Amino acid sequence: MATMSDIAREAGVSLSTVSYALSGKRAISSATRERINDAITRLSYHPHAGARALASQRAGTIGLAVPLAADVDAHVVMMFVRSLMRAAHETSNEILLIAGEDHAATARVLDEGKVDALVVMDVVEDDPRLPVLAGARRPVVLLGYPSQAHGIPRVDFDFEQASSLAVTELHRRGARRLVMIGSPSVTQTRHATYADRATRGFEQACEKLGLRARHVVHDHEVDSTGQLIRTLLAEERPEALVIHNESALAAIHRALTDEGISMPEDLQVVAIAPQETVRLGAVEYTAVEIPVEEIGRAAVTTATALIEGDGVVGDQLIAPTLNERDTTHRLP
Amino acid sequence: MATMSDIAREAGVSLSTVSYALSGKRAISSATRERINDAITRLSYHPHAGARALASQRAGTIGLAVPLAADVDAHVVMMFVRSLMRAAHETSNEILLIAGEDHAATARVLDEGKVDALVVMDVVEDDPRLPVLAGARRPVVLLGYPSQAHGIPRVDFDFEQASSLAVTELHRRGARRLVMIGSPSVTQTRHATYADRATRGFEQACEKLGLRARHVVHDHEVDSTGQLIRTLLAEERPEALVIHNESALAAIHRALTDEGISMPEDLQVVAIAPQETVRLGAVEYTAVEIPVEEIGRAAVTTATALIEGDGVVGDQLIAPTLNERDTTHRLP
DNA sequence: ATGAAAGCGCTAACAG
DNA sequence: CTGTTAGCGCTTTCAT
Repeated sequence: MATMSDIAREAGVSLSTVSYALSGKRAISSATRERINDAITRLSYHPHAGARALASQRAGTIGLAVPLAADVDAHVVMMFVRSLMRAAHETSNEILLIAGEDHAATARVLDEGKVDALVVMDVVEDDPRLPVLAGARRPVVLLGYPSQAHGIPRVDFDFEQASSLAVTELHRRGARRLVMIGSPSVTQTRHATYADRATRGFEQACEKLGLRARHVVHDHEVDSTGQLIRTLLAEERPEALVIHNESALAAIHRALTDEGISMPEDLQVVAIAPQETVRLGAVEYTAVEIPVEEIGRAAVTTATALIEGDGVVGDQLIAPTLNERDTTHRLP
Repeated sequence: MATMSDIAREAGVSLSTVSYALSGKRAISSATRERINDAITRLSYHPHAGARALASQRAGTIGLAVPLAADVDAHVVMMFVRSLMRAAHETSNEILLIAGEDHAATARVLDEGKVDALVVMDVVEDDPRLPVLAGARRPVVLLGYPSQAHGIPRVDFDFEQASSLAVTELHRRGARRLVMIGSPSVTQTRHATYADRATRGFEQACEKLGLRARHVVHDHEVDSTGQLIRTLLAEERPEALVIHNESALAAIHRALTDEGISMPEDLQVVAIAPQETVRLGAVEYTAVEIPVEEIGRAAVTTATALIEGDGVVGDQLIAPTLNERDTTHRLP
């Protein structure tokens, strides 16, 4: 395997010149640059990642603690992974996967400098990882918004405002009896910050508007969605639904169709979900769309800023917007 | 940050003694070992991954080229990622994610020694990556079974035998009119090796048994599953279904239920899918189960064997077995 | 615009 | 059972 000094010799220049030519950290005459590039091609040289990491104290890698638990929708996780990869790629970083559940491994990759920074997905309230990660020698970014972050920067979609917005907008469209179908019960029990915050936003908005806040949990893998919908329709007679449960969306859609419900006439519905998941067959749900791409990018940007040592980096709560589609009344 | 020589000084031993104590590559008296461990704790020492990688020429990382395309079921991908992480963990390796679509980045991490080996998911026939990867200086393992592998070791579930087995077993149970519902059309068009091989196994087994091989492609995101099932039932009057399409399984199940089909009386069904995906509500499908955990483990085992330089490693086709559940007749 | 040289923190001979 | 030492391949001061 060709090394940098092989290139230096082949190009008839010094080692450091090659290094600088590659990093672009100082001016190189186009003549030498060309000879170096030729040599690189001829010897098919590739810089050694380990050597670079040692000398520069940069791994060129960002760790991502991904949730592997079954209650987290795999599709949504993959969307985040994809967005983080894209963002990392743009700053020529790679993503090192870490099992979110493996607390020890998570701390280790940081301590050993195997990653320059760590992004933690699926943070829960009082997450046991946080106190440890707060003391790490390398930057950590939370993809989530726990109320107690131990000084670790948080990046997230504003789920509280999101469901609050859904309520307000449904109210403006005449709906008075609202029901929210939230995350699976395990997710709620773990107190995933997005679940907690979405629920809170719903309840607070309802209260402010003097509405009764009816919040149901639905495990569509276990429970019959049809049954849930029938019961709900019969007992609550809701005028609107707020759905924050990607993995149940399709099943709910199906159940509503089966019941002969037409939207928005019989029922208005707002989904809180990534854009890619809100079109079901012919209908596109009105949604407060989770901007996965933007969130991922923000997390990576925060991480790289921290890596570069750009001082203190604040929290980032991405504001929600409502996208009116087929399942709500048009406002004049 | 404490380094190894800090530990050596603190423990009053030489640098190499610390190194050997940590690697376990030579005997250390328990007295010294203890002093070293104390020092490590006291200074909270962590070996530097980059330095180790440079000196040992081992990154301690396995690359995984994951498919990010939308037609690949995210849930199944996550299952594979999880299984590879687990297997890698057992050999104290981490997983570096690479966008399967990013051909250049895939080659680069290998060339730069950022990973010790690469596992490629979602291989297609005549995969353009293979000629390049075949010439890489580090081992590559295919999670897939293209007919032309360019000398790269292949590891996969035997999808050909799997659907063939499904046919044979359905035939033994009296079914004569069979229909196979295969992967989404994009997957077929790309010629993902698992799709191609599953289809071929179905067709060959049918031919051997003198059955008409009816194979349909179904994009449940786009097409109406209900419509497909109704048409199928009306036109083909199948006695059995072979389903190889994880993302459509739930919708198909629902459609069958809606049509009032009872299994196995009206229709026998065999799914080719991971075990976790074949229970839908109260019914558990008879299935040729894709042993995700085993496949992932085999891939990592092959990769580590190659990393260790354990000579030539052969292909590995994992044999299918049928798990009789609720949707086929019991054989005497 | 280019060189020389000193590390980065570890591994693994080689030498007892 | 322990120590000495020479790198691994790069980055980055200093010099010029």
